[in-house]
Amino acid sequence: MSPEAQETAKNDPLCGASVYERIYAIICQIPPGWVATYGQIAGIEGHCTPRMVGYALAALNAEGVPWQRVINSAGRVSERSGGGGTATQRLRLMEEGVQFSRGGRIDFESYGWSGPDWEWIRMHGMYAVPAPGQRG
DNA sequence: CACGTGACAACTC
DNA sequence: AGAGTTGCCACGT
Repeated sequence: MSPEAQETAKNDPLCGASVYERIYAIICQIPPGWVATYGQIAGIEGHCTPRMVGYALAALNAEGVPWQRVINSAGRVSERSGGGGTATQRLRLMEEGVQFSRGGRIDFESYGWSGPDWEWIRMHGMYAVPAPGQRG
């Protein structure tokens, strides 16, 4: 590891953090009015599966993490064991200006998050992944 | 579009 | 210390 990388790691609060903590940190990077998928978060983290992202969110009991901005690859909010949270999720997204199309789907071409800044990615040793539904 | 299949950290005894 | 339980998915066919 280069000295520069060591310095970066020393300043990284995520260094040594659990997988869940890193997942939460990525989700905190999603700006209001944008959405990301479970697979996208997993790809950015680099060492976990999309399902792990769902597990992490299920275990989440903290304010300050915009969990409502994480949806499934179909562009829909996932049904959960609790059941009631999905309505809250849709409401909070609508309050952020996210439009739901017919059938309760979100258009990735309009609201799909393209990932964190490159320097944030480099700073935390994560990975850049293409946004879902992005035209290229 | 509706299936079946793949794969895993954190928490609690 | 270690086994068991718990959990908001993506992709290919």
